[in-house]
Amino acid sequence: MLASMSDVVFHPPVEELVLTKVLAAFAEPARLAIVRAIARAGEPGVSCTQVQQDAGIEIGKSTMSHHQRVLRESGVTRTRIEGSRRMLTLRRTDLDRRFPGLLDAVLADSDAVTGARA
Amino acid sequence: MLASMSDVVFHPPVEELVLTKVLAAFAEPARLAIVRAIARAGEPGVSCTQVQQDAGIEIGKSTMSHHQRVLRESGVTRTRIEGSRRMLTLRRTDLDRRFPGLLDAVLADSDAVTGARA
DNA sequence: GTTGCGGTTCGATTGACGTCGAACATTCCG
DNA sequence: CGGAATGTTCGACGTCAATCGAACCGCAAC
Repeated sequence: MLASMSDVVFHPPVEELVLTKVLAAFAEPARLAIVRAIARAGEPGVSCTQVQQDAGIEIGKSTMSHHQRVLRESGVTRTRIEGSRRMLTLRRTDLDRRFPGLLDAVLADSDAVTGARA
Repeated sequence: MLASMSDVVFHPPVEELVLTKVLAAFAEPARLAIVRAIARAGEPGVSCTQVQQDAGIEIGKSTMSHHQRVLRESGVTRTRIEGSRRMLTLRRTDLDRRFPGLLDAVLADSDAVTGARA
């Protein structure tokens, strides 16, 4: 069964994305910063540690791993395993198909561009 | 000081709305149902008990009161006191000015139109 | 007034969530 | 091979949030 190597980790199908779950994933400040960092990185994707650098947050790696799982299981991010590291990308098209405009609205917040206030 | 009777209860000014707070307010299923009910009701506004009816949720009134406070303090709803009851409305223009497209994206979820799944 | 309706406040409980450190598994590299 | 790098898993801990019932307050209506 060629379960398409990328499904070594669980990704919920588009139809099963739940709005409240996605919103909850975005609602956590650390996670929102992570999402923005992944968004800035764009298409090839970024590794967890790289994201942590870019997001400018100081948390243990176990916490980081936890947030990644929440983001992935809520359908916000996709995790592609590449060697020893996980490449993270946003599920832009999926999110936009399921909840049109939501991701853009969240990413567009002007306060966060400079990494400003809480 | 004519503190404009409507400020007997606290409403955060537009500039102070925080994205994560608003998202957290939306992320709670019961609260999301409440928001939808208020949205459907439209402009004159609806009372708490009426909203509870429309939203089709079964919770104690203390819990309802709690949710209303979260929604109000996050800047999602406005509470106008009218006699013995609170008239609830969405702060549409404020939300749209601060987080363009967010409210629409949240309200547009097709799953909830019929009051469907969790 | 006194009764009833609409909501808030309080205190307590319960479960979920964010955080950490330590241990582990894989992969890369010298 | 052996060690460093990258993440995950596993408790454990503390905090926050949702929920409830009971008491309370204001207004309305009789």
